[in-house]
Amino acid sequence: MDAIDLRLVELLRGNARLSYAELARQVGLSAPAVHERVGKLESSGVIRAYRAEAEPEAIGLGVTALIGIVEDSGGDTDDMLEAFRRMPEIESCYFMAGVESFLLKARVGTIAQLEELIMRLNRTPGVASTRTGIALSTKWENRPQPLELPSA
Amino acid sequence: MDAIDLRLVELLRGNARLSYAELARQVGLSAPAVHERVGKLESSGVIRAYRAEAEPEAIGLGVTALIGIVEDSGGDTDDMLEAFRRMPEIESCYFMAGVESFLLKARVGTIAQLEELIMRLNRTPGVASTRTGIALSTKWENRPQPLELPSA
DNA sequence: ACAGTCCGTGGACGCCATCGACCTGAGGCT
DNA sequence: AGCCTCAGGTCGATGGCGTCCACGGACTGT
Repeated sequence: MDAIDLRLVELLRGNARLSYAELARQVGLSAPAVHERVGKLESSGVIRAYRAEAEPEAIGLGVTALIGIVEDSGGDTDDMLEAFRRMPEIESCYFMAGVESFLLKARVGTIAQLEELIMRLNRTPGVASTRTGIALSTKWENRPQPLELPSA
Repeated sequence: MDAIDLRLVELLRGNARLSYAELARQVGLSAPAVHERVGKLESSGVIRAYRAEAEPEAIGLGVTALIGIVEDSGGDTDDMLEAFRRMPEIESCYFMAGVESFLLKARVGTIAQLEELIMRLNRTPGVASTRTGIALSTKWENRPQPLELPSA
């Protein structure tokens, strides 16, 4: 993981569809060299996935909610995680410090679907209570930030 | 935006580096037809970007925080947004219903950098108070969910 | 000095992206 | 009905790209 690797990650975070030839031009190496570096970044887990980002409203996911979960004193955290994982609406799941053990970001099509999701969450073993905040609008999301070497 | 477009978006949300040839095989069209459809999805804004997703720890962004912002009664929301936009650590910004007008997701390298960011936020005009939650771990993030036509 | 290893380059070859020409079906107009 | 037009597809050609391979230079440890 040197400066060139970091630059490659930065470029691909900005545009995952850049060709190896273009990446090679940007970092001053040959295409095969870049190909090998990116392959290693993928198999070592530094690069986890390449995803297209879609306008949520356009694909029927116009309702965004952030849901804090308070855990039962006797709850099994792993079981809860497994239950959350089986709910496809939950796009992100953070394990938090504080009273609320989890913070979930969910996207659904309608408020009715959100209501149904919250009821399912409240019924999930280990969940003591939920607190839901609705996002009126998403100003931006997953904006990539400039990267620098930890040493710098 | 028909069923084939939706399928293309779904495929690209799963893997943004799929070739047009591969997409064409998956949806049963020719590569040029897929090329044109994807181009239209991009220029109409349905597909906003293609991003590589990297392991945050590996790129020096090991600290994740979710920050709620309470707005001053006299605050200018647009000015605040502009100020947040200039802080690269803020990866996502939601305008929320509730007491806290904004919810921000920030990623930094160290707790010291987080402290510095929170101080900058508290100094920002329009910000009455902040409430920061630290993510101890990110279980998953931006998991794409299966899509279906709104009518269905 | 030597061999081994790592990491790069250059060349070759087949697949892919992309352009242009043509085809087909649906809808509206005369 | 017959025709025009347009949207959206297929097909074929071509140039660039991805990817494999053999080779070479710099560092390291012995």
